[in-house]
Formats: sequence, C-alpha cells, structure tokens
Amino acid sequence: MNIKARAVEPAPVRRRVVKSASKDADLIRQRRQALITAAVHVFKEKGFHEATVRDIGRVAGMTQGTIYNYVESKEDILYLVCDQIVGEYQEETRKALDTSSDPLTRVRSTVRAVCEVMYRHQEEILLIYQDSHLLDARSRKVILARVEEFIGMFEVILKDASRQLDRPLKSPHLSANILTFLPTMIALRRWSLNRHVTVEEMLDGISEFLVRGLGFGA
Amino acid sequence: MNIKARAVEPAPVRRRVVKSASKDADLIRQRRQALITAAVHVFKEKGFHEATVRDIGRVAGMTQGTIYNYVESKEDILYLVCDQIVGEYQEETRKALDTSSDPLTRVRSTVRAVCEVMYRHQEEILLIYQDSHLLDARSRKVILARVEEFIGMFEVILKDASRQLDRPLKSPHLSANILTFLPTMIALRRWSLNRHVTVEEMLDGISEFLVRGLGFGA
Amino acid sequence: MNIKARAVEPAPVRRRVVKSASKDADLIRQRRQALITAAVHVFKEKGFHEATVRDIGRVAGMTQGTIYNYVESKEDILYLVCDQIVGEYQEETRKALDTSSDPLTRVRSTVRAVCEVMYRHQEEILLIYQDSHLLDARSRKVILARVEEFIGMFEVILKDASRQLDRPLKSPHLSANILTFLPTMIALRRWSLNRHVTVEEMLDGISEFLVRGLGFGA
Amino acid sequence: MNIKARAVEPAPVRRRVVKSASKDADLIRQRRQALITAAVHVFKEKGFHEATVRDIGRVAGMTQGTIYNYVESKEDILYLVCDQIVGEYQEETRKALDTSSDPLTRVRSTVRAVCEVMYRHQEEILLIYQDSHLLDARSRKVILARVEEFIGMFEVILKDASRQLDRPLKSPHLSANILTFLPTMIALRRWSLNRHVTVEEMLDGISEFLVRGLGFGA
DNA sequence: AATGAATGAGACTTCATTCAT
DNA sequence: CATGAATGAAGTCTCATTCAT
Repeated sequence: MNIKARAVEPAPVRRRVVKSASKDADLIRQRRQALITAAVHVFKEKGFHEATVRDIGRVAGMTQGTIYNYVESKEDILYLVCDQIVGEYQEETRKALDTSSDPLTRVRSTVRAVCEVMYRHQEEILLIYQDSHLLDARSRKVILARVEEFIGMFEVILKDASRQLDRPLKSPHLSANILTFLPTMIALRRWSLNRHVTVEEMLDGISEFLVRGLGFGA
Repeated sequence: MNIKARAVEPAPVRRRVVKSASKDADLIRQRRQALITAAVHVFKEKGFHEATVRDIGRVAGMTQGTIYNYVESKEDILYLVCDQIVGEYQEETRKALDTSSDPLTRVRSTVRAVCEVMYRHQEEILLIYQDSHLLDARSRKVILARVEEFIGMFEVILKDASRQLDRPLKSPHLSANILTFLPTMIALRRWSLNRHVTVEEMLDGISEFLVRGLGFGA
Repeated sequence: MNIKARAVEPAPVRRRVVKSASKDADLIRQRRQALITAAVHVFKEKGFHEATVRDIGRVAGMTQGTIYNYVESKEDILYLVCDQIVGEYQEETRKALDTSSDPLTRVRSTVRAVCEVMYRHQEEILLIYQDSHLLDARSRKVILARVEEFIGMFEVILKDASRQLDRPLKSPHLSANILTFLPTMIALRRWSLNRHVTVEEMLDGISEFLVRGLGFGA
Repeated sequence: MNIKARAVEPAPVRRRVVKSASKDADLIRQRRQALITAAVHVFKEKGFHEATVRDIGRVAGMTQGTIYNYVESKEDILYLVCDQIVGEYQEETRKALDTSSDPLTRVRSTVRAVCEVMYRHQEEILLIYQDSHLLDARSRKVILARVEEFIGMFEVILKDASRQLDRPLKSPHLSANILTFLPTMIALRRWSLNRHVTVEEMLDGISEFLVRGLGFGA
C-alpha cells in the first residue's frame, strides 16, 4: 500500500538507547522482555512509584543486581514499558486496519478497529496515562513522537477519505487526534461507563459517534 | 427548568472529612486554601511524588509542622487539591451553561462552553489526570462521585434536547461521557495539538465534532 | 509515738523545686493537682512517652500553654506524678500502721497493711516501676530518697520487734527492703497471679510468707 | 525425674517471628546477635526511647539501612533483646539447678542459685523491668509466656519438695512467683541495698528469707 | 493568666543503586 | 553474568516548647 507505506512509518522515530552492562544482544533482549512483562504487571497494580525494583525483580525472576545489568535505572524500566505498550498497541491497530476497501468504508472500519483494540488494551493504556508523565523529558519526547507518528497515519487515512466528501475536513490533524483520543475514554472513564453501558453499546456508540462527528455519517 | 433544577445538584456528594488539629474554622479554611494553592503550583511542576511537604510549605509560607495542623497527611493535601480543582472546574462550567434558549441551541452552546472552560483549566485538569489516581480508594471514590454527578447533569440536558430530534439518543449516559471527556483532549493532547492547530481551530473543531457526533449537527 | 516521730520523718527529704510562671501559690497548687491527676490517668494508659502534653492537657482541662505556666517541662509533670504517687502510697500506709499493740503483733499487722495498701495502689505502683526511671537523675534521686526514708521507718519497726525474738535480725535494712519490696509483686506479677490465685489467697499468702521469712512466724 | 522432665520444658512457648529481608539464616543470626548485643548496651544506658536506631547501628557496626534488612522495626529489636535476656537468664538458672539431691536440699540450693544468677544478670533484668512494657501486646505476651513457663518449673520443684513437709504448700503457684520475683529486688532495689549491705549479706539474707518464708526453714 | 498556632528538630523507615563475592 | 547485602539519602510525620494575642 502506497499511502500507508509513505504515511505509516515516515520519520523512523529514534528510540532512546538504554544502556546495558551486558554485551550479548540476545540475552539483553530476553532479560529486558522479562523485565517489561513483570513491570507492566506490577505497575498496573501499584503504579510506578509504589512499585519497587525488588517487586519487579521478584515477578521477573531476577534479583536487583541482575536487573541493573540490563538497565541503568528504574526509570529505564518505565521507558521500556511505555515503549512496548505503545508499540504493541500501535502494531495491533495497524494490523486491524482495513486497507482494501474504498476510503469511506475504510474510515468506518478503521474507527471500529481503533475502538476494539483500545478495548482490549485498556489496562495498558491506563498505565500509560497514569505513569508516562513520570518519564524524564527525553524519554517522554521519544514516546510522544511515536504517538504523533501514529496519529499521522490516521491523518492520511482521513485526508484520503475526505476527498470523497462534498466538503473536505477542516483540520485533518485535529480529526486524527480525536479519532485516536476519544477511544481512550474506554480506559479512562471505565469507572463510569461500566456501570451504565454494555461493552457492545459502548463500542457501537463511540464508533458511531466518531463516524458522525468526523463527517462520514449516514 | 424543573428537571434541571433537580438534576444539576441532585445528590450533594458527601465530601471526605479532612481532620485538623485547629478548631478555628476560618483559619482552617484560610490555611488550607493557601496549602491548596501552593500544592497545585508544586504538583503541576513536579507531580505529587516528587513534591515534598517542605516544597509545599515553602510556597504556602508554612513550616512543615504548621501544615500538619491543618491536614493529617500529604495525601490529604492531594485530596484537597483534587476536590478544589474538580469543584472549580464544575462550578465554572455550570455558570457558563446556557439555560435560557431552546434545547437544541442549548446543546450547541453547552458544548462550546465545556470546551472553553476546559481550555482555561487545562493545567489543572492535566494535574487531575496525572495524580488523582494516587488518592487512596476512599478519596478517589468521592472525587469520582462528584464527576459522575457532573456527567449526570449533561445527561439530563442531552435527554431533554433529544426529544426535539427524530430519533432519541441511544445512550444518553454514554453521550454525556463523550461530551465531558473529549474536551480533556485539550489538556491531554496539547503536546500534539499546539503544534498544528490554533486555539480557535481547536475549540471550533472539537465543538463541531461533538455537536455532529451527538446528532445535533446541521 | 516517739519511735515513729524520730524514725518516720528523720531527714526531711528535700523536694525538688518545680518552677512556675505564676505567683499565686493557691492557683499553682490547684492547677498542678489537676495536672497530676490527669497525667496519672494518661500515663497509666499509654506510658510517659506515648502520652503527649496535649493528652494530659485535654484530660486536665488545660491547654498546652497553660500547662507550661505551672511546669517547665513534660518531665516536671512526671516528677510531680511520681512524687504524688509515692507520697500517697506512703501516707496511706502510715495511716494503716498499727502503732498500739505489742511489737510482735505490730509486725504482723504491719505486713498485712503494707500488702493491702499495695493491692489498692497497684496501678500507681506499676506506673512508678515503668516510668520513674525516665526521670532525670536529680528528680529520681529525690524520689528514691523518699522511698529510702519510707524503708527506714520499717527498719525501725523491725528492729524494735526483733528484740522480742531469741536472735535479732541479721540485717534490718535488708529485711525492711524485702518487706516493702515483695508486695510490689502484686502489681508487677499480676499478669501471672490473677490467673491462678484469688485476691485473698494472694494477700494471705504474701503476708504469711513475709512474717515467716522475717522470722516472726509461729 | 519424670515430672521435672515433663514440666521443665513443657509447652515450648512459640517465639514471635521476626521477619528479615535476607534469606541467609546464618547471616541473619549473626547480624541479629550483633544488633542485640549493641541494643542491650544502648538500652541499658539510655532506655529504649532515648536510644535511636542510629545509636544501635553505630555500636553494632551497621548502618540504618542494614539494620532494617534484619529487622522490621525498632520494636523488633526490643523484642529480640527481651527474648534474649529472658532466655539467657532462664538457661543459666536451669543450668545452676541442683537436680540430684533430695527435695529439701534441692529447694535450698535452688533458692540460692536463683539469687546468684539474678545477681549476675541484674543489669539485664533491670532493662526488662524498665522497657519490656514498651513491647506491643503480642510480643509482650510471648515474653510473659516464657516467664510463666519458667515460674511453672519452680512450681513443680516446690510441690515436689512440699511432700516432705508436714503441711503442703497452700499455693505452689504463688510460692513459685515469690521465689522468682523476690530476687529481682537485687536489681530493682540496688540503689538502696548497695549502700547498706554487702553482696554476701544480700544473697544470704534473701536466700534465707525465701527458704524460711517458703516453709523449708530450720 | 489562658490560649493555641507556630515552630523545627529529630525520629523512624524505605528503597534505588552499588559492589564484593 | 548473577547475587543480594550494604549503603545512605531523603521523606513523612510527631510533638515538646515558645510566644503573640
């Protein structure tokens, strides 16, 4: 897909480098993955600050000393966690995107896909919204750049589809932000939604709302 | 409007009681207000965990010992801060609501008002989204109850207006959530929006999106 | 009574002077008495260190500032408390002493009296044994001097009575110490005694034991 | 002696478990022993409350952080101290007990042994009487249970010996309490005794007193 | 003389990080 | 490379005492 090829990974966002005492790249990857998985688990439960390095180590099957062979600080772990969550969420969303059909249909299915993936990742997204601001400025920037890139992908999709409409989108960037932001409500407002709405109603409702709001409604 | 009168301030959500060593109600209010103002300032800058009680005291012009005359714990301060922010945001929103015109017009002006108030309170709302989850369960519940009540107010407004439409809203509660949630994007996505959109475009865009999405578009 | 007159108050033990900001002697006495009563209450419950000056003030109906008009430090209060407890205990014991009958009978009734007074004052005596060592050296000395004087009184009584025996007491001072110390078991071992022995058994048992041990048994 | 065998170590009083961050049992024992020794030293000098964890650490050659690897709180240290003191005192007493001779002689030597061990441990016993009441309820219970068990051992010895007498002991439990309590006078009244009586006189006097009082006198 | 708000020293405790084994 | 014991900085909170009113 041309459009996608150009838009989806335009400026290959530079990742932050996390230093390690070890040289064995495979081992590093392996240990870090264990760390990330463990940390996601612990952060979900206690948040970044309440979680101790020991806690993470216990779940990851590593002692504190070992952890510091693969990471320079506790904040590095948070960075890795945020990076992974954002990456997985985005990848799964990309996979779910309908790239075949006509632009208008594609918008509808895209909206639906975004909502569904958000629903499945709500816990991780919650983590991101609660803890990512604890990253140091540099790390946060890197993470946000990835999100910006992700938003950009939808900007392209929306622009593309809006040519079919009588009037073009006023601000594709704003629309793309709405499209990617509103579904986080599933995570950030679940304390309210879960008590009044079924999952289906919620996903349908948000999707329809987005489609209408974006101007692609019936 | 009866319905509204009943609905807008329906169940006066019980506040959490924050104990104080002092008995002078006026002094308590005064000192706590200084504390809150200072804490908002410090929390915005460093977040709850990085902020020390000393920091807050320094800004509030109080020594640590004095602070603990008006508050039982650092978390009490966070509660007071959240309570105040939510309260001020809601009160200002209520004031901005158009209660005179016809239901349809009212929805439009309501949407706009919500967005504008959010724009003015974006820093505080950001604080809420970044730190309120650090409250203990009980405090968080109280705060969320206030928000739920706030959402309920919009639910009533939307229900009311939807009678003018051909088809009623499917889920007023979901709609009210969207109406109150989407504007937080102004705070939570400002790192992206500020770089591509002017304030006016943003407020217009979100408002129009909401009106359309809710089904009250042209 | 000659003997008593000479022995009971031989070296009028100098009290420690507790300074006061007030000049009105009556008021001082009155307020201090309230303080002492309150402090005894609070110290019994929480011990000296856990008790705050506020606690004592609350029970005494005085604010912190007022307290420091009649006392220079929290430790002063402890001194006053110890002084009062020791004084009351000793006075009540003195009153209970049989000064009329013959020396041998007198020993028996003295022993019994000491035990009974101890029983009635067990809580205060416990307080003394748990907290009096927290006094500064000077205060402790004063208190101990009063006790020493008290012991001396019994030394005289025992010496007096031992003339009736075939063989005199080897060490009247040691005997007087035993006579005054053993009954504290009622306070210091009540956690053990109360579970196995009735009050009567305990008082009888200790009294008989003392009489026999002192050499005045049948 | 069967009876004794059963009675002396009857219900192995459950110790309180003190948690540790370390897993190396040997190291734990070693560090805790250093801690206990240091704490005994410091507590003797300043008492529990005036002693800081730093003080203890300084004497033990450990930093504060290290201490908390082997103990969960300052109170844990107090518990360990009390436990050790009581244990050592009791063990030494047990060792000193004469188990060979006839019951009557045994009582006499038992009494003497108890007094002598008390004399050697007076400083620690003083510490117990001054600080053990600062333990939390649960720890205190455990300690007292050990003492009760200890008292029980003497109860058996006394019962055993009293069969040789014309009249049996009225209350062996009370007698055992007296037997184990009176010697604490050596510690608790040393401020009085040391000034008037030699050590020998004191030990002889108390021993004879106990033997006579218990009914085993000449 | 009484009040009680303010002070500030100091205590206990936690935990990210280091480093010898 | 792994371990986990040791470190020590830093933070929250308490409370005896002071002092302006």
